Amino acid sequence: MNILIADDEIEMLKILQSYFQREGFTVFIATNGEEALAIFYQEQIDLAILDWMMPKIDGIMVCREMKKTQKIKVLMLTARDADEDEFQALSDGADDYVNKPFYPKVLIMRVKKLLQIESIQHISDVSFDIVSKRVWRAGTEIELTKTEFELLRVFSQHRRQILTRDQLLDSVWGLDYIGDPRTVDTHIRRLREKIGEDIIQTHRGIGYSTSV
Amino acid sequence: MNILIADDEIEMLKILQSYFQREGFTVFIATNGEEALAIFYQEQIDLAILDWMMPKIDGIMVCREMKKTQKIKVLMLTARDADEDEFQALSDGADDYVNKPFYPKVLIMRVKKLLQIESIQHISDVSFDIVSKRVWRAGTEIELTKTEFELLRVFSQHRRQILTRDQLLDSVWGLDYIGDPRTVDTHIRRLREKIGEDIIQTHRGIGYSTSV
DNA sequence: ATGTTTTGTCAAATTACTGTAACATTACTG
DNA sequence: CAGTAATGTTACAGTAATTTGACAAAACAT
Repeated sequence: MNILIADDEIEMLKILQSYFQREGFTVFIATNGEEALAIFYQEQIDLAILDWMMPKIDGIMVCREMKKTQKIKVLMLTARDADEDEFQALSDGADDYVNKPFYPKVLIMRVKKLLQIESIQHISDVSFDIVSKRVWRAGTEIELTKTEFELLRVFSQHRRQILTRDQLLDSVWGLDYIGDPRTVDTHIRRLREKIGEDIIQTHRGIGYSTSV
Repeated sequence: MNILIADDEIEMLKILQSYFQREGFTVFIATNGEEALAIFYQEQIDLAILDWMMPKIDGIMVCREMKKTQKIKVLMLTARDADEDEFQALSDGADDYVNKPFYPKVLIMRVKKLLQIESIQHISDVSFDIVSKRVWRAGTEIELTKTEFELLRVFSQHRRQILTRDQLLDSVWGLDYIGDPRTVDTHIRRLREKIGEDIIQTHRGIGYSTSV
């Protein structure tokens, strides 16, 4: 999981970075809003921790910009006495906020909580955990192969969107993969067999989609 | 989805083209405003990315012209320091703008966002999503075949305009298609059966149109 | 190395879609 | 109001796309 921390106090940054790294996160840091956005655009960030007060572009603006372009979790750091701002921060799309000063442990817990929401996904009666890569159907665990899991993941990430065979090849097999697009059919079939026939819909001449 | 990119820097065009093609868009490119308009009139463009500064006809003019005649999304590319122009660009009908220089990824995300907003169209009690290719009638989803969907799309794009069978053959079946124009009738029939009889009107001796 | 699982490809079987033609119906014309 | 022209409707055969099953190669684990 990639997280981005933006704060103008270098000391704070360093401390948080080492804390989060110890927890297995990949950490990017920025000392102002502009830098934060630059990193955000270049990397695949799952969650951003943004300080409210930052030089150049402040936390709200950065948050707004991030939310505008991509699915990302944002956790705001606010000054202790900023009560009405809290509401604003949330209403502007921040997913959670933590008052300064805070215990790093608390922050880590909050972050984990936010990311956990994302880690288990549900499609109809099928659930799967992106982190542990386990899959359940109607409560009982089932086994998917690597490709089947990836397929399911991609479908889940684009619910109800029709994905062409080529799109699926690109995102599951990789952009550089060269092979028969019909291979996708076979894997869809195998996946359907395991998770149920109704979850993945065929759209003749176009591709496949989830039905929910 | 067809998008048109207009910019006077060929290098930039090529790069953007390949980026967008990889995302599944059909990309048309133009190196000046005149060319952009020519393509716009010939093709069915869903979104145009226009550079602010272009030879012959500039981005604003092109945007104004496009918005005048057809439903299309416009995204402007502006120079970094052009602040007051930003407002102008928006007030003149551009749907979004991105400052140069930018990350291709940002542009792609913005484009996708723009198209998503407009991607759902409504004709009477029928709604359809151009991106996900799903169709609803009075709220419940219905299934259209590829040709039926294309027909609906063309009608929706030319509301209340009478389209001859030949025009429909051209835009749905392709310019090079050779076949009985009465084939259109059959498909209209099938489409009417699914979306309701009243949406497509017959104009004896001329063709068909939407009633709304 | 050996057995097992996974994977990609192919081809037959199946299914859905399409275009045409033939007939029915409707609207227009004089 | 009959005749004509255009459109509506239906059925069907041909076609196109997908599903399915089988197989061999590759990857993996033991």
